[in-house]
Amino acid sequence: MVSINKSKNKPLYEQIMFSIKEDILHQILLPGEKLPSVRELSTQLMMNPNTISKAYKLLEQEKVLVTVKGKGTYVNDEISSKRNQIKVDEIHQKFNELLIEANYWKIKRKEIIGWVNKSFNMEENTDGNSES
Amino acid sequence: MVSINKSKNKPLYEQIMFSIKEDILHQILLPGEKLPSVRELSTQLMMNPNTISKAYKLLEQEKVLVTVKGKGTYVNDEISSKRNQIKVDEIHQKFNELLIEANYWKIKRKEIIGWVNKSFNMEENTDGNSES
Amino acid sequence: MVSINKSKNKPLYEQIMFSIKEDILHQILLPGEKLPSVRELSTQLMMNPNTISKAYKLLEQEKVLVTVKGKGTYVNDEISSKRNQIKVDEIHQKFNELLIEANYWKIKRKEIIGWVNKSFNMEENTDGNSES
Amino acid sequence: MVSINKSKNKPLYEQIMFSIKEDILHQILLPGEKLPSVRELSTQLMMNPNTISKAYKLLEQEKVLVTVKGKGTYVNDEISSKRNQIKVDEIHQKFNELLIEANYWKIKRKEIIGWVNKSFNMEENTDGNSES
DNA sequence: GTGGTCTAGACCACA
DNA sequence: GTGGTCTAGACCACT
Repeated sequence: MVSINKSKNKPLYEQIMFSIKEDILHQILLPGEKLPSVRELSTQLMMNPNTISKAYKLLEQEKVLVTVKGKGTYVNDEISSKRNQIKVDEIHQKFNELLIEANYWKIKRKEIIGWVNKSFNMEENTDGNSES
Repeated sequence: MVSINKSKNKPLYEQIMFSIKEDILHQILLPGEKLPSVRELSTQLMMNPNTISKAYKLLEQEKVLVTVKGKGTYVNDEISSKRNQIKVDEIHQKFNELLIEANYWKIKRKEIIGWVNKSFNMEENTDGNSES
Repeated sequence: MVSINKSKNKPLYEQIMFSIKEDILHQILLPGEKLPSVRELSTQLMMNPNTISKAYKLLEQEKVLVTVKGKGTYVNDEISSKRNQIKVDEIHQKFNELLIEANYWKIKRKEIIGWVNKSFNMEENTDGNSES
Repeated sequence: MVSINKSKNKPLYEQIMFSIKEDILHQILLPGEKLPSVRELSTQLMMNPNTISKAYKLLEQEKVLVTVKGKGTYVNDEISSKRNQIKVDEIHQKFNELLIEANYWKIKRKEIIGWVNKSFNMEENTDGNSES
């Protein structure tokens, strides 16, 4: 788990954060499960431990992970389903900017909705019907 | 036209690029129209000319603008409606990442589709029905 | 004659110079023939007269054109076939740089030789056999 | 490596770009190898860091280099052998213009083909015969 | 007056 | 220590 695509323009610590969230979403990482230690992951990914550490710390701030001193870092099993309005607003804003870009480059509404549906069908199968 | 919200975490030249694309989309800037000169815009936005220049040059690479040395910078009137697959792929990828984030934070599919529709109705409100 | 492709990265006066040479080569302009006046060409091409003037002046320096005061500018009919070693060296150097670029981008030798032959068959039909 | 002939009419950053490509072609720089840091090269070449930075960034856009923020700039080891049609077309066009110039100045086809062969033998002298 | 190039030097994010 | 961003200001080629 946690595979990183070097040489992207996104900072490594963000890629790690993203990858962990993805794993939680796909239930590769389960609530309460222990994550590899900073040292372990840093050697595995051939990265500076500080980079891993930063990712863990930020995920703690986002309440995605919890660290128990002297024991390790775990997936938070309490608040994972709580809606974080600050995050939602942040994402909303990014969405809007991306939508303007998409508009500029003549990407059709249907195409975008297709992406959205595809993503949601892959991630959560609560309601399988993909037509809006 | 071209107003910038300084003191955001995004680089200024990107904000300028975004703002120009927005203006073109909203037909505040028309194809073939001349943009303010680098110096002019730099004083207007209280920025260094180099920053404006960078934005213009990057937009030229994206085929959004055309610049004629010694004359000025213009909105490209040739390829503005051509689909740029590289850009589309780039946006698609960003979308997918954002969708996973959204999924993680329990944002509903309907909510996102609402954002998409709102954006598209705002931009191309010639026909109100959502068929593109 | 003399058609200019605006919005290229090459300066306009160079494009004019190039275009005139092309016309001479293709015998659209014949030795001794009179060129349009600076004013005439400037209105025809929608350009600043200074730009045309600069092109003419530089072509005079290269002995491609001759200007007779009060009469006009003409294609030089004397030295057009003389080899100008400075120019040849200049071109040779540009060729070498372009060849390294070509090499870098994995363009095959055969492809380049094809370009050369095509160009020479189009321009001069002294020896028609295009195989080396 | 990377030596620059200052005081040519070509911009410094282009000379740097050219020099790096040459070094890659001659295998002085190998795929995946780290380039000198912006500051290092800037002192070595007695130039401003920004100029080096510009060259590196443009080469990144051409997929020649890959830069990892906070780590350094590397020779791209992925796509270096892939044909970039845009670049090829660009070079083709420059070739054609140069060929017309050459034609005008009465440079013989054989002479040009000689240049081409010489360049290709110098670069890929694994097999001396001119079959690519 | 237009954009392009270059220098000098500051500050920041990232590793 | 790495590259990225931004400012300030100079000089140049082009129109």
